[in-house]
Amino acid sequence: MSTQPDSGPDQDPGLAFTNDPALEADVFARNCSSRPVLQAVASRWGVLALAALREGPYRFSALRRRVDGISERMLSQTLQTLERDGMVHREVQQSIPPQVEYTLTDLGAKVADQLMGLIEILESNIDAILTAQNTYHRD
Amino acid sequence: MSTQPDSGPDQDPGLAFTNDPALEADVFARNCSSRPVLQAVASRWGVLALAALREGPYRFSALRRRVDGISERMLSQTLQTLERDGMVHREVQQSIPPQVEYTLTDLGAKVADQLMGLIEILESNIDAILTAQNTYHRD
DNA sequence: CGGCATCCCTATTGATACTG
DNA sequence: CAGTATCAATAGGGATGCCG
Repeated sequence: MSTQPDSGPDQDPGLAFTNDPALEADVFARNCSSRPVLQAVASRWGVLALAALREGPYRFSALRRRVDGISERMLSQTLQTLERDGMVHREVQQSIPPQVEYTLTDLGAKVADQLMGLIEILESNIDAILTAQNTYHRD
Repeated sequence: MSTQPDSGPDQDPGLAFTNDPALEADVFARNCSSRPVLQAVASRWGVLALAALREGPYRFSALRRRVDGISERMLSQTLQTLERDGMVHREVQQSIPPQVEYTLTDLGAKVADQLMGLIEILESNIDAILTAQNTYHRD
């Protein structure tokens, strides 16, 4: 922690075009700009938050209740990221008590639709999946 | 709002809340069986591995080259999970040198299609997303 | 070639407490 | 209500070395 014998935390080994806007739009390339977004959107809580918001606008606490198991911190953090990436719109109503409403943007809605499709596939095949899990052993 | 664990079209009374044979297929419930699967499939490397395998069978090293930036360890681990969950089929050919080929199962193909749809949405909107990111500041 | 085992570091996450 | 701050636990992930 206190000593750094090496050359320091290089995020830039060799050469990298980290500052370029939308280099190639290929997720398979390690520094494609869409990778971080993909991760945010497909993250543990990102998926669920987007899927939930597909049902309509939600306020913070209600969303937290809907996405069972998420902590305040994670919901807050997830929503910030999704807002930053243009998936979610955040609307504050100056009232007492304060209200904040979250809605999907157009882009967010498209993404959420895909994610919902994914979820539905998994849910409707959950039996097969569980069977596969139990059957799994390396021969 | 009702979080109703009961009522509704019944399926199998008696096999209710045991340790987790596909209880309710609702991802929003914190211990739904599909959540871990969703996470595996939507994980950082899971998405990319599945998307890559959509292009056809891959051998370990080739897949590693395709999914740029993944380490041996992570690829190995990811593939094991995907195989366990019935998304990927692993075929060993006893030869010298040994060859192992990975292919998508039917289920894996469906999942991969959804993920590919997601990726395409993100890639084609990457400019808007990057703009959103730069425009983002807290007021 | 296609892995698994080990070490070790860092990012993510979850409780808890506190604020506007 | 809608968060933020802080801290501790854990999971993710890279580097290396070894084996069938």
